[in-house]
Amino acid sequence: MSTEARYDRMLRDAALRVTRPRRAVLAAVHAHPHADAETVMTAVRRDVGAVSHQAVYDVLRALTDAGLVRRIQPPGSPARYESRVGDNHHHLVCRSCGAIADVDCAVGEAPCLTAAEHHGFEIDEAEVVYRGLCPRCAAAPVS
Amino acid sequence: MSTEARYDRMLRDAALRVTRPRRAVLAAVHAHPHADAETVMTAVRRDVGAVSHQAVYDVLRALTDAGLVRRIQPPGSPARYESRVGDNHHHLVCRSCGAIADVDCAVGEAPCLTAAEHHGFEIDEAEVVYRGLCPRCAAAPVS
DNA sequence: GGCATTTCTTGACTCGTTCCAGAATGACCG
DNA sequence: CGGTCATTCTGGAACGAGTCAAGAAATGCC
Repeated sequence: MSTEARYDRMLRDAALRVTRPRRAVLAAVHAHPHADAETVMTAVRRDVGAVSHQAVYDVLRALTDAGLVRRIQPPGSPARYESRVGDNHHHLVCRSCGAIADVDCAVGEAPCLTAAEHHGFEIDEAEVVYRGLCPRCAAAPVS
Repeated sequence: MSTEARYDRMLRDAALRVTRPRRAVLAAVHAHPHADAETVMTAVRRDVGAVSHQAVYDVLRALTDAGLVRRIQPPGSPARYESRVGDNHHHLVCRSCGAIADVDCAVGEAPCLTAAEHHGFEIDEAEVVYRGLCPRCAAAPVS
């Protein structure tokens, strides 16, 4: 099955209509892990030509709602999208360049940590963001 | 020592000039844990009258840089500020109303968790955000 | 092929935050 | 205490990221 057919299948299985922008956004998110909306937009336009920014936002939301895409919001960054869903993995974020890497969740499902004090909250997720310097920024002298 | 004198001391100890806006912002952040910039602005203006929004942003940044205030950026929320600094505590965030509560860090200093795979990153902090429903939203029927 | 619903287009708008030139002020020094 | 200098504040503009909304275009079903 071609990747295009695969994305079409994913869309249909999620009860979503199959449209060119949707195919293109799904492909872009798969091709560019942790891309922001602007990056997705650029990739989509390179792939299928003119697509409105509104359509890209709409499609990203529809795919996120359908569980085909995960939306993360690392501090200091615009929202980012990734195709790796359902395993509650965490992220490493570089303080300097913003690079993001995945970190497997030791538990594999949310919530994976227990708050010392839950203040009466019904906790259903624990998201961990590890911050530091990526190999490249750690090797470069601070300037 | 009055609270005002206490804030003046904190500012001087951090090598920051003592100005009315600065005193007021520091007081506002102490009085309103996890307040966003807008809330801080409102409190400051109620306290000392007209203060430009630029000044509030500038002061919040100066206080954060000086370590007197901590800036957090919970997903789906504007930046928030708190006076509780230095203990690497985490947060509980309500999915529904956005309420935030502190959670002590079991380790007390960063990084408090070890990533299963660090991808060559030099990790210096692990931030945990627990998400769920606060007692109030958990008790109210979804509508 | 027609129809109904959904999706996309186009442009405007909002929110939260930053930029910038110039005025005002705090702190230091004599 | 007054002068000076560097810093901070003011007022308005601007930006980035995302949302809103009316109408045109497209998908999928029958």
